[in-house]
Amino acid sequence: MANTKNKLSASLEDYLEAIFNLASDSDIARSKDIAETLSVSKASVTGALRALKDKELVNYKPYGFVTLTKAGKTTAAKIVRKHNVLKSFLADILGIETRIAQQAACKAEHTLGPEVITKLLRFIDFVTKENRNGYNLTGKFKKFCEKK
Amino acid sequence: MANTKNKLSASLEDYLEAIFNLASDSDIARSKDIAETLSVSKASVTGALRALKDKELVNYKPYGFVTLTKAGKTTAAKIVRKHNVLKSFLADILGIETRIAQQAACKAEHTLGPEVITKLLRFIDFVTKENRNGYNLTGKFKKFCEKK
DNA sequence: TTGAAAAGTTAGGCTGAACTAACTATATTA
DNA sequence: TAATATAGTTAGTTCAGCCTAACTTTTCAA
Repeated sequence: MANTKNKLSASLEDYLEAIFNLASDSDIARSKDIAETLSVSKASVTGALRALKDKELVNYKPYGFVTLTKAGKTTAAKIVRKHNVLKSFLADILGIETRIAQQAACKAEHTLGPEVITKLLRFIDFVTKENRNGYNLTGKFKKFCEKK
Repeated sequence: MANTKNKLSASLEDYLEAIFNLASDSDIARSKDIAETLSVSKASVTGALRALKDKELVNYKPYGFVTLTKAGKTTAAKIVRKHNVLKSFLADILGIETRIAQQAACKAEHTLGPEVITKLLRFIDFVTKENRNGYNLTGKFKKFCEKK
């Protein structure tokens, strides 16, 4: 019963996401890299790892490697999915510059609930379908933005 | 030179927005009402008012009325505009239930920058125009969501 | 016009999230 | 393999935001 609470703070979500991304190739994440990714001190990372371990989302021992638990992977994947849906909407449909879309997704991903993300994903699918069916929505919107 | 910093925290933005809305009819906002609106203690409101006064966004004296300064009005109006654009997108285009759209807008309004809001507004205009021109995008999306 | 209720403030405490500085453990390489 | 560089931890601090409890000020009605 180590798990203190189920809801993650925006900050802890960021850590989890960073670990997920860092571990995507090597399977493990190093403290130092997490710190660099999030522009945070190593001491802050240690603190976050303890909190995440407490919630049973990471396997962590002082001076040891960090890996995600099963639950950690699931949670992280959800966050990453949110991020990608958002970014895709902002960049591909609204036509916002990649870098800005990326940044915006990073922040908003913590605030938007499942209803919004689901609908957004559905909307992306819809637009894709419309584009395929000859009604070039994205193109039209782009034109609309350019004039005036 | 009371202004300590220019960037507002999400929390202070919430206070400013609440004051703006409360003052929209009576021109003044009472501490108690701010507290109720934000579900926060009266003591927290006092703290926030001091911070906002420090940034020269509200006129505030202990035990006195609260009004927005010129700068406060401008800033608050921006926040409210963000909120409305977001809510309109979520509710009118994505078809998300009003209450949920409202809540989501409350949170996301603090994280999205001007580029996103501008584009979103443009997108709403675009969809409105398309709807008027006979291509019922919103309706089509609604249908698309229903089937499957 | 005064005294009780309502509104607001102050004091003090808690938590989360960050920091620095100093320490410890691990890894590397001469 | 020992010394040094790198990585990670611990201790202690700060700050924002919130809280409660106790106090002060203002308002209003008998």
